[in-house]
Amino acid sequence: MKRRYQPGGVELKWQSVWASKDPFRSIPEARPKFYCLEMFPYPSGKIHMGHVRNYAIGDVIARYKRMRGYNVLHPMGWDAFGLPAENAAIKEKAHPARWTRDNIAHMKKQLTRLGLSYDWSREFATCEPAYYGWNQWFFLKMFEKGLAYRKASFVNWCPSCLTVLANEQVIDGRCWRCESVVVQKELEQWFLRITAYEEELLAALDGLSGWPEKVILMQKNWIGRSEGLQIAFAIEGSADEIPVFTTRADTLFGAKFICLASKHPLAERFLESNKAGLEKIREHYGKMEEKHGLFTGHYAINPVNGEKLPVYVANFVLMEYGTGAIMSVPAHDQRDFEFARKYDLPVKVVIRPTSTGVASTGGPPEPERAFEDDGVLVDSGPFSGLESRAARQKVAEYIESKGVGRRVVNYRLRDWGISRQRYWGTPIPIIYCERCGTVPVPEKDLPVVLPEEVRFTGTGGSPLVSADSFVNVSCPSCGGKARRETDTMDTFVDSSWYYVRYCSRRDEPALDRANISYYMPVDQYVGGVEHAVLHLLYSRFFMRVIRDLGLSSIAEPFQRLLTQGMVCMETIRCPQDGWLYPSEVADGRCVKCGSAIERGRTEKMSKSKRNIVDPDQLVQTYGADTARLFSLFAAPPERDLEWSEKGVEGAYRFLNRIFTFVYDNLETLTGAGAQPPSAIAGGKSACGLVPCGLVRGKTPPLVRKTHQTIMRVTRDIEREYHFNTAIAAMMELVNALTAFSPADPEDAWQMRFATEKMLLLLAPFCPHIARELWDAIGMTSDIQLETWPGYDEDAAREDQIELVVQINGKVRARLMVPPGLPDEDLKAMALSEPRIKEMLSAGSIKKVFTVKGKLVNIVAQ
RNA sequence: GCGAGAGUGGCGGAACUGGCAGACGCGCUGGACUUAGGAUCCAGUGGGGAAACCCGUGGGGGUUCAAAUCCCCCCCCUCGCACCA
Repeated sequence: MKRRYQPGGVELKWQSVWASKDPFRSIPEARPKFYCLEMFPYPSGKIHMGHVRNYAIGDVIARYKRMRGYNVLHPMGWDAFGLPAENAAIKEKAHPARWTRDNIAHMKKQLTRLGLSYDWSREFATCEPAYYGWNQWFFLKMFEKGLAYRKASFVNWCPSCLTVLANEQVIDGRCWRCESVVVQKELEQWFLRITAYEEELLAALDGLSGWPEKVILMQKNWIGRSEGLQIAFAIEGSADEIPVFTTRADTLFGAKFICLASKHPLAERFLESNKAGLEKIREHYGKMEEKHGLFTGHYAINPVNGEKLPVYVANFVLMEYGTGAIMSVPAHDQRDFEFARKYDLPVKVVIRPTSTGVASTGGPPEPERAFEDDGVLVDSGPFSGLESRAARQKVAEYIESKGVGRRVVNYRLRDWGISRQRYWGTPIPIIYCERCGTVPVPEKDLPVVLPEEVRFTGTGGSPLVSADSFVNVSCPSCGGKARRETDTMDTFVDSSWYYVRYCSRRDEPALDRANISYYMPVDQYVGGVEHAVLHLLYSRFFMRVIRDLGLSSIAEPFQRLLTQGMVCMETIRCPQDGWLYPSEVADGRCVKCGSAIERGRTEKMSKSKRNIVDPDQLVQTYGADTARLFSLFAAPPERDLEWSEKGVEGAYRFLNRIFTFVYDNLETLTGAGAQPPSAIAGGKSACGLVPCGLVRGKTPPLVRKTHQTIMRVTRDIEREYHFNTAIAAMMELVNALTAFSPADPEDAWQMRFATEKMLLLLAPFCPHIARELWDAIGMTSDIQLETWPGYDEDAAREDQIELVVQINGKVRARLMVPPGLPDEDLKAMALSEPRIKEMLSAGSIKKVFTVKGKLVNIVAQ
């Protein structure tokens, strides 16, 4: 009876074996380690195709490295704190803890069903006190070192949800949840002093050779270092000064006015009599629109020429950057130019383009926009004639010598505000005492456990505020009446050090120095590019804090980073019913109303566009091996992947062909002839089971193809994890294998040889079917504990190569020649080829090029 | 606006340091087996042409014996940042 490939049965069988034997557990040992990590998921309820892709990529790497002999650490867990759990509590009346626990249970089942090789002994959820207690511990340590502090600051506040929103939760100035207009509100907030490491975080980026250039660049821009000059402008008739920051000291003679941020302390003072006017400017603060300004009635003095400059308050000047005040040079800064135009302020040209000869003639033309490039200084007193770059130096020296300023370095990076007015997060371990003030919770009292018995109203902000037994405490230092901090931490704190927690098993103490030094850094991190800045920058910051606490000697947590592309799919719309799920289409028509459907563009899979594939259904229909295979085959990992049902069927067909091939040829594969001929057996070789030596003076073609395939697959994986081409190579081998029929019963061993190698190569990609067929051909070992096959370059070499003969760069003939012939011979063979001779008979040969013994180009005429 | 990446058959994608463009898969065409085929197997498949050949990697120019690949200009798409002084 013919056996059919039924992935469900095969996969469940081996998954239960893996579940009982736990073969993916890692413990520190003498072997070199390899720490492979994928970004842990938020337990939202179900996994999506993005997870499937992410975890399939990571799993192939983990399994491959295991076969290469590494002690692989491949853990998984749950990024379990966050707002959706709280929303569910309000909407569905399920407690966030229960909602999260249920989701984790379900998603863990889904991951297991994909056959992912995790070490579950290290699993944790960040919402467990045993985990988040360490968030609190880190906070206390940072508090001690002055790296955690409290200050008032402006935050995004949703007046309807009554909570702070992270910047990324504000979309076009509105709340992502309820679409209310977000307002700026001043609140006392806890901050982590990431800026203490800004210089190091920036400098170390250049050493991250295993990271995508794109991510490094995004972090550089985010840190935003810029060198410049801080200049103090005196105020006429006042002892006050206005320090400004500029990167364009060369334009100082062109300064025509000064602008203060609307929140600048001097703005407040200068406009005491016109609070309404100031308030108007503040309403437009930081908004990308028309510029608004208000004259303060005061003048500043330009230190280089004594010129009187009116002082304005302007909406476009940010308090958070530099000094909160700028010198405005309308001729050479587009923003200042627009402002000057609107308020009829003078524009003075002090920089002329170097390249144009126009500069010398006539008076200054009235410019239409600011000239922002470097050039040559004009009308700049002693600095006239200097080139911008040199002028910046000279002006800086002059300003410093006069004692009215100094060179400074400015950063865009701000300290990390971690306070959230939410329930489902890590309580900040701080107590406010009426007598002692701000008191940290003593380490021995950690963790400060989040109380479960709270009321979710959906309107009153954090339920912690009204949890009396949580809030009312006695002061740890004086024992008096005190209140607990009710804000919780940003959930990015949780994910900033989870990779360190994995270094110790669940039942071991966290932050074990020996475990950390054995496993860290993460050798390969895999995740979405959406975390390019926040999560990855916070983690780099935390790792440095961990280092400075003496827990580790390394600073960079992630040696190599792979940012996988998005999973995309075609969108389908019905003119009547809007976006349609793929299942709502039959014969190009909407199943609801029968209208012809419209095919839209291919976009990232999303529920709202309904262009999604359910992983459960996919696995149900085709099996996990097919789901993994297609995810890896359709595109290289860093690129976007276009999902296609037809493509999935192709992957399924491939596995079917392998399956039927093995069972159809079981007798040949396991019979007496499957043993390698004794004449060639016995020696040692790169490919292990069978020596790669010659058979009757030749390498049999199938054996050669096998060696070539091992070589290609190995190189494709090693070189940037190009799984798509690795899989293509395996498909070629399978094609050769199914086309092979042993002419002689003695040749059966070749089939056996190729089959074994093929299964070993397939094992990291499709572990279930590989294991099943390994078993079927009589192997008793566990394929995933086998060694990755080696190859022999000599055995992989073709014994005939195709020599391409070109005339003037165009292919005119191909001939088969033995490899390794000297160029002279190749040239002679090419020239004596009848076809070539004939074509050359009319003209004369100018030159002949030979390339790597495989191509001859004859330049003629 | 600034920065980064991409543009290759009907489609997803290959092509290591410049050296045969289109591997592999999907789709399509023809055939075989079949009561049947949306299963499986075999063959073909960039475009034009009967053929010799010609044309082809977003468009235009250039370097070179030779360009998808290197240089210049332009177009388009995707992503990131966006009044950062």
